[in-house]
Amino acid sequence: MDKNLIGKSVLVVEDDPKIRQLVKIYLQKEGYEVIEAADGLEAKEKIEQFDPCILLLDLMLPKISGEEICRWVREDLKSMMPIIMLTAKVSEKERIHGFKLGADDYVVKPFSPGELMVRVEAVLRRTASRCGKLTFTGFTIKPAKGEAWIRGEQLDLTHFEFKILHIFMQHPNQVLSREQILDFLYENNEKAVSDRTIDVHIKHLREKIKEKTPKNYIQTVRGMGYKFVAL
Amino acid sequence: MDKNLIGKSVLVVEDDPKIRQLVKIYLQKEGYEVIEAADGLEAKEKIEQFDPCILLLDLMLPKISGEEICRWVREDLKSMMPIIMLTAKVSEKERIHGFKLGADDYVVKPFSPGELMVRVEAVLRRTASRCGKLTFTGFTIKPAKGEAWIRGEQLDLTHFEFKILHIFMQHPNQVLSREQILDFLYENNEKAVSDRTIDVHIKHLREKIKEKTPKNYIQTVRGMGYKFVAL
DNA sequence: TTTATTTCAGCTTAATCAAACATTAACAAT
DNA sequence: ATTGTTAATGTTTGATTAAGCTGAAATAAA
Repeated sequence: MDKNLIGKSVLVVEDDPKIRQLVKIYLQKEGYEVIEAADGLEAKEKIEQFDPCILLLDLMLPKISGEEICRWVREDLKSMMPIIMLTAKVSEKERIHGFKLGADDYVVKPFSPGELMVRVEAVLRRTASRCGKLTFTGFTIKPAKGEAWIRGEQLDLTHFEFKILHIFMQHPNQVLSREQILDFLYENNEKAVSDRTIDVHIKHLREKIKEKTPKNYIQTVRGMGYKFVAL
Repeated sequence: MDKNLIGKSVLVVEDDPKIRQLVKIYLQKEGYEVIEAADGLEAKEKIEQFDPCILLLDLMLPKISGEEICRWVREDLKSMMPIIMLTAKVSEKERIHGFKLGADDYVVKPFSPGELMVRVEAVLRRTASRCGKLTFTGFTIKPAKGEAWIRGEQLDLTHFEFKILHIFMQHPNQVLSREQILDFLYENNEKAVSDRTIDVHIKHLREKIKEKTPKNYIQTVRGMGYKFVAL
């Protein structure tokens, strides 16, 4: 995966440029980063390239069908990425078939953009936990994979640096004491390590972040600890 | 059957030598072993002789038609071999007729070689279970038979090396901890084996892969485990 | 036997830690 | 205001520790 998107991203896979454009505008208004694909082949490329948070997938596509894309995401990528299918088909049978393929929701064309937005929000809420992705102010981390990005650029972190970023992302805009951070690093308290060690880890993490962006996301709160903030 | 083909093999049945050549080059670039047939009669011979993994079948052929070949494969050979039909015909009726004959997919001429490759990959993946095969970035394994190939070249693996490759192929692009790998090697946890043992198995597996290709598909992720990646 | 698996010990590299010193922030005394 | 004091934090450094690799020997399995 060469790039990781910041915040909430949607890949819209739809061959009709009018519908694509309409959906795009509405999504952007809601603060989503929108990627587009006009056919199945392009969709696969974009998914591999960007790994979006959610997929809006037309079923009738040139080159590779929506069904095949869905199957590919689930079985080959082994991804739990939320998928909402867009389709003209309405029969119950078709719908069940879609869910069997692993879709999370179904929107029947023609749909109102408002309805689509509601469903997107709903699906994201429902699937937030299983996505394995955490995002905040341009940072994205995948705890399971031990990968972290800032505004699409991958951060090369050590195990501890990653864990510190992880606990920060779990508690953004909140002061974390050195003790809290230590407890998170050594889950079961096996080791007695000096508070000051955290300072050094924080320094390293700050340096690696500063390589990618000049902003300082890790604020120190004198006498209390550190706070990870939105900028 | 006089010859047993390694890895992924394709029989291209097409009377136009230009198209045949083009398709051949693209397939070989992807690591397929390509066999060619210029007419229906030759096609039957080659199928009997080589039993390829997949058939790319032009419908308009000299001597014996593509339809007849398809019927013959399914009804007389009783083979489930994947078949992709290549044709200039476009009508829905024709397409349905093709699927009725037992084709797995349809590519309409003129096609882009890229699209054809995608469809070949897709069909092979879709039919993998019925063929008992798993493929990823040039690797192919047959879990039932314990055989593995990289880009057509057979890998001579021990039982454990094979199992490790197997779990990697099931979870590509994902970090697997030593513990996860051990759990897979000793399914029911009968044995307590040192983590370091995994290192050694990985080393051997890497060596055997490196004999065939210089690329390093098994990345170590310090503090986490190993990751099998596409390159 | 031969072959596969496992452990072990030495080695290399990278990560972690703590101590020493430098800097800053808060604030009291001037 | 300016200065001094102190405690907290930042930074640098080098030692220590841990992770992973490797070759070889020991053990188990075929």
